[in-house]
Amino acid sequence: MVLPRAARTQRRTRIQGEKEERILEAALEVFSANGFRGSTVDQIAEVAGMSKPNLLYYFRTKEAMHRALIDRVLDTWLDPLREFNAEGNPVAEIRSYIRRKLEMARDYPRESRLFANEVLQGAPHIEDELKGPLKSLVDEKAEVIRAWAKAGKIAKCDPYHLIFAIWSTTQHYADFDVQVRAVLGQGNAGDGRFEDAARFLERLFVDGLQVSEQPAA
Amino acid sequence: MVLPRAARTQRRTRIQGEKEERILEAALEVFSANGFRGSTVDQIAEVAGMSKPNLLYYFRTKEAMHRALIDRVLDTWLDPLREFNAEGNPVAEIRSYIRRKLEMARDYPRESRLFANEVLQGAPHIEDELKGPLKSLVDEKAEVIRAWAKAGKIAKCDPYHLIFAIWSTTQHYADFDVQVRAVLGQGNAGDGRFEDAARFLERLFVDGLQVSEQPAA
DNA sequence: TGATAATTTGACCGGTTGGTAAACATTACA
DNA sequence: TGTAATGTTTACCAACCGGTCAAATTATCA
Repeated sequence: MVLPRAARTQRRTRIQGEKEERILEAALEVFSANGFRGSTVDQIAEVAGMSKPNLLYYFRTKEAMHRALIDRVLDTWLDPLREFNAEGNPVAEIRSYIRRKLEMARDYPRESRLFANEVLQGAPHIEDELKGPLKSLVDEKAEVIRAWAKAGKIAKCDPYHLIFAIWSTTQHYADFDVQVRAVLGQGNAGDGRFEDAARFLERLFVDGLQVSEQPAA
Repeated sequence: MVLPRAARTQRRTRIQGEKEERILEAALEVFSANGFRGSTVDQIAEVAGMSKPNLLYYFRTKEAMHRALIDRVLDTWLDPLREFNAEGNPVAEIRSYIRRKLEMARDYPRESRLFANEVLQGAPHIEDELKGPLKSLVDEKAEVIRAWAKAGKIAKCDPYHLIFAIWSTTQHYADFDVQVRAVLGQGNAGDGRFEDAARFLERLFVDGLQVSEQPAA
């Protein structure tokens, strides 16, 4: 009998695991490049190297694929923020958070674009995730930053806007990659660009632009 | 005889001006919310309050509408950067550039999202604009910033990454509005949020986060 | 091995999409 | 006012879309 995936209670087959993996990988490729409405099931099937009905045997709808993809990716996407450590040295923590986020933008640009596409179009599929787990985590870390500021360890500032600023500056390199490349010219390959950006952002967030008496250590 | 818009050589009718205006306004509404592929001509026609064939009488294809919209909007979008003045006080210039960009994000979020959608999906329709007028303008202003840094008026930094940082932090409030609202909670209305963001960003770009001996003036 | 369950496929369906054809209505202007 | 150009609408089409179905194929394991 044909039992679609969602209704199965038995333990999962070897083939199931492999195919679902391939499908989600293909879905990430396609969704991140075209957004949800701009992607077609046929495209995903082609990238996954299987027929459309076969794909729909594992995920009954396009939405189900998208949902599964979001669920799987959101956790890892928030990892850098989770590592944010209240006990550490504040400036060093912020610096390494920036670097981790920048590494994610470099190593997982598709994941970044997947979320960017979704949020940009009003987050119709992930509203709950934004208001739930995301907000909770940000609230928690914002409290840490607020405490640092209160203790005079960093400048007084709105912690939420600080987090937004780190998100936007780092993810910019993944989400707006085409624009960055167009402006910088083709010459700048990946790794030099990455180091330039990292150096600039760490400096910006720590010292700002004003000329300071104490030059960078 | 029916002469489609592109082939017309006569001067434009009163009706032409009015209708094309309404269409581009509607197209901005729809394209900015759904992206190019996610938008339908019927949607745009409905928002514009006219029938689809009537709309297609003024713009023969969906692409033509999109192209016309981009052309019209790009210029105004780059205005804040054009105002960037080499003669002014560097820190004050950067500060007011940030504020102007933030005002644009507040007052013209649809324009911001239109570009964000386009760039995010690889800028298939505006590659030339990015590599041409956009790059030229950025190159010019980057040179100004570089001169400021060389003269010791601001900290030494990569001017391109500085511009990217200003773009990303400010446009974030338009492009990722849903996320910002989800994280900050519904309470924060538009104007308070705007002032908070402006205050934070001006402070960040000027002084950074490190505690400084001289508190903000 | 054989039978049962899991997987894969080609053909297909109804709805939507961008766009067209041609008849009809309105405007501009001599 | 007449008429030619401009503007608008109804009906329509072919391509594409997400998804179904039943038949065919393959894997599993008693």
